Amino acid sequence: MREAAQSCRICLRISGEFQRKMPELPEAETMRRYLSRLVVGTVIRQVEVLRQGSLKGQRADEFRRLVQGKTIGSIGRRGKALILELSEGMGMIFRLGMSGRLIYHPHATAVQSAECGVQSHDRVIFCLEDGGRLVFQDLRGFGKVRAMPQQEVGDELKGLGVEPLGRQFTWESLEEALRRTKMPVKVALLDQSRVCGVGNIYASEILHRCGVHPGRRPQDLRQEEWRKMALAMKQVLREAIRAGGSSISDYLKPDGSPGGYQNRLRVYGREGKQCYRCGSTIVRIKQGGRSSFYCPRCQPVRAVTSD
DNA sequence: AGTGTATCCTGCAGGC
DNA sequence: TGCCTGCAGGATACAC
Repeated sequence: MREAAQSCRICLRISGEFQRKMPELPEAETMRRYLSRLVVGTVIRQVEVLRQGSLKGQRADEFRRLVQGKTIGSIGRRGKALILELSEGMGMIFRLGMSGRLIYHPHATAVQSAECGVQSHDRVIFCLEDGGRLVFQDLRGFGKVRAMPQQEVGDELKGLGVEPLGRQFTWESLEEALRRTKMPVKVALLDQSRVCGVGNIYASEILHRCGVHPGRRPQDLRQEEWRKMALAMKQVLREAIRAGGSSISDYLKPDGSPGGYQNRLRVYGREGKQCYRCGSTIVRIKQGGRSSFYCPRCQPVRAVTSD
């Protein structure tokens, strides 16, 4: 199996580099841009559901009936969710979970991947009119897809909070979304009904960039800190999109150098290592069952007062 | 209502 | 070498 996988560079790259990337907003946005160039305007000829559990509250035959024969229109994103607009007023929402992703195999590589056996995590396969395949892969099986009329898409996503890269996003909207809760700010950032798209990795990165300790209570944050946090959020997510984009184009052109934001993380996964900014040792704590990483000097427990 | 916790799943790392 | 255990995480169901 392993030898066979090595015979296919593209598949190896998929199974290695991308497998471990948690899909948060930047990864979903990268997939959106990548797929928009490849599958928009193509008809879904056939749908193969390989894992019933990857459909959200829908039987395979119903899902197929709603999707087959439809043309893929625009591809949108809300938080970490990808939204495929289909013809005849239909739509599909992909929730990527921890390991979900959408891969497009043009005709030639579809044959290659069948040979080298990386299909074990394929959950739903969309066979397209152009001979290619759009594959919903999901190693851990937490991802879900659901098909529905477009007018129901809004309802399905209405629980999501403010979009960090949206036009309405300001430091005031961030404060408004978070300030009422008594949860630590890091835990609140993961709550998709307050701010959507930020996951465990970028939450730590954002807080490090703005110098806010993950255990701080939102109600104690000062205006200056909300401003910095909103700015940090936009910067970190945009930089990650740029990095993710480079690694996707790398995937399309296997000769290119590897990219990806995982190489630029400043605190996440760096417990015991030195902070790049001040040299202090990065600390890991548990919050709400999740790991949080921070620098005790750059992110003090109390705000540094300037009065 | 708001908050905290267990659960799903799979691959991998570490211990023995 | 190989087995076992614990861990990682997003969303959700459920308990308090």
